[in-house]
Amino acid sequence: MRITNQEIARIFQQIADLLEIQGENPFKVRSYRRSAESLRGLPEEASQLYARGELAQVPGIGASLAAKIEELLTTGRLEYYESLKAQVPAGLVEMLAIPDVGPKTVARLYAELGIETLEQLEEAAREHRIRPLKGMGPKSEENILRGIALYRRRQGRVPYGEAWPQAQALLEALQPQPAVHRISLAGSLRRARETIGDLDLLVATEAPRQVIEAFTALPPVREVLAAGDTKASVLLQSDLQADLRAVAPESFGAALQYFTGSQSHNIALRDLAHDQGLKINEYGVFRIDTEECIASATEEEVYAAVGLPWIPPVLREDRGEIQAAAQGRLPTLIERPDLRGDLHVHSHWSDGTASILEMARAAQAQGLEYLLLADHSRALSVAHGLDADRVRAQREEVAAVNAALPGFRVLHGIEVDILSDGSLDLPADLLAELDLVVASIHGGLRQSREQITRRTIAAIESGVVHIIAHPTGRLLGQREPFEIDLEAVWEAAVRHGVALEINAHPLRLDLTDLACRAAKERGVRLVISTDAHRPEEFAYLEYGVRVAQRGWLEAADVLNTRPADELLALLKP
DNA sequence: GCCGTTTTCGGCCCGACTGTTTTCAGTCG
Repeated sequence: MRITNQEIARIFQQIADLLEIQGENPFKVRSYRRSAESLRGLPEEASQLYARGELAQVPGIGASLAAKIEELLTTGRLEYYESLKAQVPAGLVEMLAIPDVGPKTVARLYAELGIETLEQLEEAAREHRIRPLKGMGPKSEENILRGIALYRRRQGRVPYGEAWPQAQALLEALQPQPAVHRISLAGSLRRARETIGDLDLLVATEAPRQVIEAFTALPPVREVLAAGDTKASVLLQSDLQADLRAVAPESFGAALQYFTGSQSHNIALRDLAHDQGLKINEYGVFRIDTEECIASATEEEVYAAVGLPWIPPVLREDRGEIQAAAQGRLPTLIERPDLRGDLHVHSHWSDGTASILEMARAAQAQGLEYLLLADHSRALSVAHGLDADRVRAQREEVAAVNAALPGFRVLHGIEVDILSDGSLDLPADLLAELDLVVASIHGGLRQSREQITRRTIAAIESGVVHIIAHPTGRLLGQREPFEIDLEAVWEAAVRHGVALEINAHPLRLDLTDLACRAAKERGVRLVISTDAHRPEEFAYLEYGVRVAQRGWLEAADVLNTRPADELLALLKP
């Protein structure tokens, strides 16, 4: 029996939805939401906290929720949850995902029209059976139908790497507008969450109407969902929603803080402000008694007004950053220029598109000093993986490239497959001849947690492997991570000095931000690599750095911030 | 349901937009 924090969080989230539909006390609902967030951000499994009797010390979890977690951990189910589910049809919860359809509406549709499913809701809207309800009208029916269509077209969120370029394009299109003083990303995009629900932009302007008109007329805009005096929402051709807020230049900092979130960070911050007799909204920080505004122009001022240093957006998840800021313990986050090399690069020797020289030149152009060539091994025949002979032949080309590219260094390595039985795809003596060896799992993904964990640890213990690549194998929106006991992997990695990769490919981002943070606390060595198959993909390093930052990593926590010789001495003593 | 050197009870972040109203409830972030 194993229940993860994510699963508990999901159940609490569901309970919150169910209670909300039932019209329960909103603060009780919020407690469940807050505890779910708290659980998602936990660097440790709840089962371990439970074993130490420390569950109720987690912020937002008191006696009642601790008891519910205990019930889940020990019995695998939660009676309270089961009984709620028995009272509320499952379809009602799904209906909450439709924009503009909230718990009150869902409850009334059920009580007054007997609507229990998305299909029934759609039918009722088509047949104009919703407009007779008080507070409803033709527009409501229209919105519901449009919302359902959108929900079906695009379920869920898109990867950061897909959203970011689109947001950047909007930003660049609006920047030259004369009415735009300043413009910035906000929301989860500015915090660099791994997936993004919609694009948030913030503009400082004295002519908001003008900016909003320009925004809603941009070419990528397919449909205008709402447009007022201070904000507009549009649907892009890509089906992503983009929201723009326009604020006066003097309150840009307060608005940027406000709209960057996260929601739970802001709630915690306002709580702190409240204790000091202050109130924070998107216009500034105000004294509650006199209404005097004491900060608004910059984010630094806003944080300073409540006695804190500026907190980087990537940390604003209410995962201890406010306490850390108050105690002067915020990390000095790693930045992209700190990286000196890329430790996972492919060439056309396997499934890359470019020559070793082309990849090396591209890496150098990105300001890197070295790369580790890590083409696939023979088991990955679809990728034209290398056998022993081709590895040796490749060595000569690596030497030639190094001779041709002064000031840059290509390290010769390989991405060797960890086979289903835990052995490596190439002989140990051959691997030992290489500069560094990256190992990873590409097959046998459906094996049990025990098997996959054992395979990974076998590679770590092999004595010839230096880096484990994409340790969980997940592909965002396409493939769940495979079952693996990361705690056990970290323990073995620390013992053998093997590094784990933060794979910067926008669909992988593997390890995750949370895993980075937990791994760091356990003393695990980490590297950031692109897994580049094409020269352009060195730009992915930026995404990897974002993950690392969200995991509270500093430059010293990441091995490839070091010069090549130092790195080699550490990994291959 | 959580939380507390002012509280174990009474608070709990805050405002904009929409669609429906004719002063507001619901939703959203």
